[in-house]
Amino acid sequence: MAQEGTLLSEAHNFVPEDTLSPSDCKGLADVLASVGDKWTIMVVGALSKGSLRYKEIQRRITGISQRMLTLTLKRLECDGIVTRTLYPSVPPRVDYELTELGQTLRGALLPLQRWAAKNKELIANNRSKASSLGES
Amino acid sequence: MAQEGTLLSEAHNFVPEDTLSPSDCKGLADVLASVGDKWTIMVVGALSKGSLRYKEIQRRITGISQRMLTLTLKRLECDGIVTRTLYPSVPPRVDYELTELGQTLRGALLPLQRWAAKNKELIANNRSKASSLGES
DNA sequence: CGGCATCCCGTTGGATACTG
DNA sequence: CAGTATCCAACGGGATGCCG
Repeated sequence: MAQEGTLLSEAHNFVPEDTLSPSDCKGLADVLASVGDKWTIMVVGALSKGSLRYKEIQRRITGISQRMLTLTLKRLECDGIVTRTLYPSVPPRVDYELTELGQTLRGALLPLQRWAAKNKELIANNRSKASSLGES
Repeated sequence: MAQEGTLLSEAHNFVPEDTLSPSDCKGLADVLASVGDKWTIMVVGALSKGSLRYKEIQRRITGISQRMLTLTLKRLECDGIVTRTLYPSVPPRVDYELTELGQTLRGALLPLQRWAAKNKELIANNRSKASSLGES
């Protein structure tokens, strides 16, 4: 939670996303390609309430394969967005939790998730209407 | 710009992104997979200042191929996020512009873009440190 | 200029099986 | 339980060429 306040008054505020200089936008694209990944977003969302075990995350996200869950978690851990805690018991237990950075990411993701939830039906509707125009 | 105010006080506020019920999160995943696409984000960002011609968008985004630009624009048009205006002159001229829905999407994308811009170096640093741990 | 069609290859990602 | 490894199908996405 930092530098809010000028959130939607874009006219007088010079921000990088308004310039989109080639080199900058490529750097953004890289981060957004990993962080904007759908599984990433869902995992961060799932962990927003607190730490969870591997199996528990998988149960909440429903559609995810263990492959993608593992890959996603490893990348998030590598990026410093989640922490991995192994309890060397038997059977083993592993907890995942958002770091401080992860918490800020979750905050940045919230508006987008809200937007998606609010407009997904509208978009689905737009899609079907648009596709039905070109059918003979 | 609607229903802000309870932005980060999640404890008492029941919002869909905190429940992540299977069916809901799948719907979100679908929208996020298309809207969270890196080219989509860059195109929406490029159009945030106003309408642009096809070639002009391509020039601003630098790395994009005409294939991906065309596909992205068609999907955005299909989703009702951009409008396509053809001027039947010779040579032809086509302008793209954000719809109202597109404007709200851009607003929802801003925090994420800010976050990415602010933390991309930190993440790149985390990555290189993490990867150097497992090299013999 | 704007855009669609085709080829073609690298990557993504699911299914399955095996390990500590 | 929490992964790792392999196989393989589907998709993404660049390069090229053609059309209105």
